[in-house]
Amino acid sequence: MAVIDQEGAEKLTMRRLAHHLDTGPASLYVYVRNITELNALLIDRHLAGLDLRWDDPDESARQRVHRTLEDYAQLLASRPALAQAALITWPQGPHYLDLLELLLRALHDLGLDTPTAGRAVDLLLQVATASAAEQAAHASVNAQDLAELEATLGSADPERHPLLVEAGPSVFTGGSPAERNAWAVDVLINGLLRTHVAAAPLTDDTHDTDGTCSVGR
Amino acid sequence: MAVIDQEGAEKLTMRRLAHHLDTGPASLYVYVRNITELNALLIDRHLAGLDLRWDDPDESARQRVHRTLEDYAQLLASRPALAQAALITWPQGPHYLDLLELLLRALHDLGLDTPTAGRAVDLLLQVATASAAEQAAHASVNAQDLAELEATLGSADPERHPLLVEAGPSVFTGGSPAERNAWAVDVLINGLLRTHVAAAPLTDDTHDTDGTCSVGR
DNA sequence: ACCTGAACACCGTTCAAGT
DNA sequence: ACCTGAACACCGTTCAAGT
Repeated sequence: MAVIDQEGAEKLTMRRLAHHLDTGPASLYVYVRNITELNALLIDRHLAGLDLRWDDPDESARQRVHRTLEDYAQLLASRPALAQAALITWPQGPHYLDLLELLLRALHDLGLDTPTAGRAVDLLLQVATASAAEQAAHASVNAQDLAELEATLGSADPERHPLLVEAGPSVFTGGSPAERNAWAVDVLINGLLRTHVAAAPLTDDTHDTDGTCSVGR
Repeated sequence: MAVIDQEGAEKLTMRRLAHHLDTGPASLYVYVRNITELNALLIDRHLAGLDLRWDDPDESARQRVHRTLEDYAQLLASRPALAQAALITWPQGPHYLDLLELLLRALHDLGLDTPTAGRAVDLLLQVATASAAEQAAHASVNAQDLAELEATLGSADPERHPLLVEAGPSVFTGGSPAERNAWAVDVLINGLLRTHVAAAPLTDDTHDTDGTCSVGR
């Protein structure tokens, strides 16, 4: 398999890679079926740089999930094209399997049954990927459209959107991406501990299953 | 503002729209700054078709959140380009504000404070958007890469990835998108009810704040 | 002043023709 | 048999020239 530019924070295209390899773009299709597959392979390659072991007995399962997702999100956030690609395709390769296995183990340790843990891994990775994609996109546009968002929110009519006006734009924009991410992971874990996948998958009453513990409201 | 093809499930490009309007692509830049802005406006236009009121006293706040996000996800899932765009840009326009207001109100009713509700709206919409984007992408590729995912998972080494092998590929692929979505929303709501945004935003102990109620484990 | 044809600098993918 | 130059069918954006 060809050498791939590790550094380029720039978007990796078929043509750019081909140029880098001193050939025409057609040659790449010998190794790869389409650009999606190229990206999937590339993600796995970057994943190789992550620490996906879990030896430290002082680190709780919850902390391990946090650290893993933070690393993963950060990896994707610095490479806009990759984040974009990871949302659409399942990455493939050995390191991605390591990532899945690690998360599965941590969630198991937290007490989740296998079906719940499987879906949970999917959901956790989806959230991490989505926020990385958003972050990467905004970084490249120089955060100029953040002002635009605030303008839109500012145009809210107090009659029609009272809560929106009361809350103010900072509710949506406040906090660093990392902080927001960590909070989201906490929300997810706390929710997962109380929302199992229905045993009988065909009954459609999952909607109102409230979990085992009902406090607030 | 120009008339926009409502129907086209096809990707809306500057050039296609211009052709539809019998002009060159350059003309569009009088009304719109770039393609991102075009998509943001388009999303709002589609949002107009959604029911964003909340009159029915028989419908609980939880149910209303479910219905809203299901509608929103379905709207985006049928238009791949829109789902993709919604991940990267904040949509803009009056109907999007209606959507935010509705969710904010429902979450308030569920007992969330304003800062938590704000972040929660962001998170809920992100999850709905991300799964719609994934769904839309897979639908257009004819689900042929799902077989690829199962092949990757099948190649897992029982020594290195015991839990992955034990769980089997169905853990990640099982269930309809709608069902998976509904489950995700339940997880989020259950988690949100127990994970408030830290009052002092600078302390970094959000990680281990376990919520108010600890059952399981 | 307002609009836009044509050009610029790119894409991913295919396929016939070369070695 | 294997590889690839060149072509195909597109993109978003800009800008000089026309009305």
